[in-house]
Formats: sequence, structure tokens, C-alpha cells
Amino acid sequence: MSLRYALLALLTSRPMTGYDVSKQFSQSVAHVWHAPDSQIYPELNRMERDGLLESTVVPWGKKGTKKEYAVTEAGVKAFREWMDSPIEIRRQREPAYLKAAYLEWAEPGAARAELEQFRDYWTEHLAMLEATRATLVDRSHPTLARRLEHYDASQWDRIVRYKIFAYDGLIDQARAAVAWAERGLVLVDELEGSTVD
Amino acid sequence: MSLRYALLALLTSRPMTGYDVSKQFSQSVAHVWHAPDSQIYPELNRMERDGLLESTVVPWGKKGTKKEYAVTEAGVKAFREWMDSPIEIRRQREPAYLKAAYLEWAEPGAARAELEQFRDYWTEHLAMLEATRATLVDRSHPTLARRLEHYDASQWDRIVRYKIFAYDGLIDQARAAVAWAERGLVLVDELEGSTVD
DNA sequence: ACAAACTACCTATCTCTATAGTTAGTGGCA
DNA sequence: TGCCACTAACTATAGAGATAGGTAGTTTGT
Repeated sequence: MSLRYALLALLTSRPMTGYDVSKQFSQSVAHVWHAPDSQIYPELNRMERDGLLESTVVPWGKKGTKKEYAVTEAGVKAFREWMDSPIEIRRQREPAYLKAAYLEWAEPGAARAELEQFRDYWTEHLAMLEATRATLVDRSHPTLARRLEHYDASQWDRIVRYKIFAYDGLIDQARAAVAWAERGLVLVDELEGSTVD
Repeated sequence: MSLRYALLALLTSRPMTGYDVSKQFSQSVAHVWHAPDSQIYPELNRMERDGLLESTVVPWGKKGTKKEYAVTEAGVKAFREWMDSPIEIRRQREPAYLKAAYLEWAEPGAARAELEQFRDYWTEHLAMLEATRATLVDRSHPTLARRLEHYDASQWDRIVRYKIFAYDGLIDQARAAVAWAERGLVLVDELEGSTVD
């Protein structure tokens, strides 16, 4: 059910078409809650059916049309209620740690490749998170800029600092993952010998 | 598909009944890959159907029977192949960070409650991970002890250190989560004032 | 003799998620 | 005029996972 609230969160910054949602999503909310197109479109429809969004058909070119979704009052209320309700606890489900616990079964080369891949993924992800964080700090993040327009300037600092706080948490997790993978590579070298196959 | 390999990992320590699997699971493999009963039993059946496990019916009491599952050679091969194959990347999906990014929408009291709940969950989880890590270090962990019996003593250190390595990664994540939640509580106090409602 | 707790093994249902498509219009360039 | 990248909006399907049950036998204590 978090997808619904992730979409509401995005749409509170401004009304958007489904296509805009699916594009903007990947550059902001997806950092905390990933979802593909094929989940976004049907969910937008369900949200409209449930009265959380309302859509207006906007002409596009000569024959084309597009649907612009705006959050309704009921949508804002639902979002607020979700924000005030206790969080669901996510259970650990990370294949990398599962594999790590049984690394004695892997070929030394495969173990190394695994950890390198994990480290590289998180290094890249970390760079993206840090870049995004920087656009929050200088307020150049496009969705954030649109969002702040609805608020009095006295509120800006508060809004921005919560978003930075969220990214700081993600950055901590990413850094911990990279450091762990690096310790893993040292461990594999120590336990399996340093010959590379 | 990781559940299948999580179950294989557990069953390589010794043959077990479905019930044993579902009990032991929660005390070891579930720390890296959680799954409920209702997933475990059907998956064991499918694994037997696919030839990764074989079962023998064992009498239990006067009329009762139970089914003991053992990993087949094909099962060991499948597990090794999975261990040597690249890991799947899990996408970020953590409701706590999603909420954190939009904390300006929450009531101050709810924001605090949220972060406290998150901190408490991870504090408890961290204690459990540290306790389990200690049973790996002193080799008193029951599943580990059974596992080591199949190996030459010269291999023991290697096997144990990979498991400790996996727990170290989980412990790092848990510590980062607790520290983040604590910083969040300080932030909420600063931004919302320190009156508790 | 009976209850309670535990062992054993599921089933049913619904939702969530991933993967891989499809259909159709737009705008610009060669 | 044809082609291509892009915008727009899905659909279809299968598999994973969560939640909430059910049924039957066993062991232990009173």
C-alpha cells in the first residue's frame, strides 16, 4: 500500500499526467520507494476510483489527449492519516547477506565478483544519493522547488530539512553497504588466497 | 526465488521435517531472509517435485507421521550454481524513509512516535543480531554446530567467519538505522518545538 | 479423564511486484 | 515522405508474499 502514498507524496507538489508521474517518480520518490510504470498507471486509476485523485483530460497536439491528475481533499486527508499512522515494519530480505552467510559454498572467483558487484552498485547508488542531496541543500531540485511554492518562506527550512534527513539515512545505509563489501573482499582474499581465477 | 535457496542453505546443515524447517528458519536464515510458514511448506513441496529435496516419511507417535526432507545431489548443485551466479539487486522499498521525507505533513507527536517505534524495533533487532553473532563466535549456535560436523576442522574457521561477516553487515545496517532515528528525534524537537502532545 | 500446549502440515485468498509486452499520437529531421 | 525518438497510457501474466485461517495428532500436567 505504500505505493499509493508515494504517489500522493509526489502529486502534492503539483498536478501531473500519468506520464509525468512515471518520469518524475524515478528521480525522486523512487529513491525511497521504487515502482515501475506498470504499477503506476493502474494505481493512479484505482486512486481516482477511490476519490483520492481527480483527473482532467488535457488536449495534446491535434488528436492526442492526456490525463492530468490532481490530489483531492480526500487524497490530502488520506495522506495525512497515513503520515500519522504507525509504519509497517519491513522484514529483512536481502539476497546479498543471505549469500554472504554461505560464502564457503562459492568459488573464490564468484565470491569476489559478487562482492565487487554489490560494492559497485552501492557506490553508484551512493553517488546518486549524494548528488540528489546536494540539489535539496541548494534547493535546485525541481520537484522540491515546485513544492515550496505552496508554502510560506518561513516553512521552507523545515520542509527541506526533513527531506535532507531522509537522504542522510539512505546515504548512511549506502556507505555501510560499501564498507561492508570492501571488508568482505579483504576477507575472501585472506581465506581463499589472493590468486585470482 | 531466494526463498528456495534460503531453504537449501538451512537444509545443508542436516535433514529436517517441514516443521523443523519452519522453526529453525526463524532463528537463523530468517535474519537474512524472512518467510512465514505458509510460504515454507508449499515451497518445500515444489522443491521436492523439482528434485532438489527428497523426503522420507517418519512415524511420529502411534498414528502420526512426519516428512523429513534431505537435500539431493541436484539440490546441492542448484545451491552451488546460485552461489556462483550474480546476485539480484533489491530496489529500495522502505516505508520509514518514505515517510521521513514528508515529515512536514505529520503531527509532531506522530512524527516522534514514528521515529521512536523505528528506533525501538531496530534496537531490539540489533540486540538479537549481536546475541546471534556471539553464538557464532563461540560456536554454540545449534545449526552451525550441526553444519560443522560435516567438515574437517581445518575448514571450521572459514565457514564461521563468513557467517560472522554476514551478521556484521546486518549489525552495521541496524546500528545506522538506530543512529538515524535518534538524529531524527533531535531534528523533530528542533523543528516542532519540544512540547509533547 | 480431560484440558492445554505443542507438533505437524497445510489451504485459501488477496495483494504486491516483476517482466515484458502493446497501441497510438507527436515533432523533427533528411 | 519516411523514419525515428519520444510522449502517452496501458495490458497481460506469472510469481512472490502477507494474512488469516484450518485440521489432526501428541505430550504433559492435573
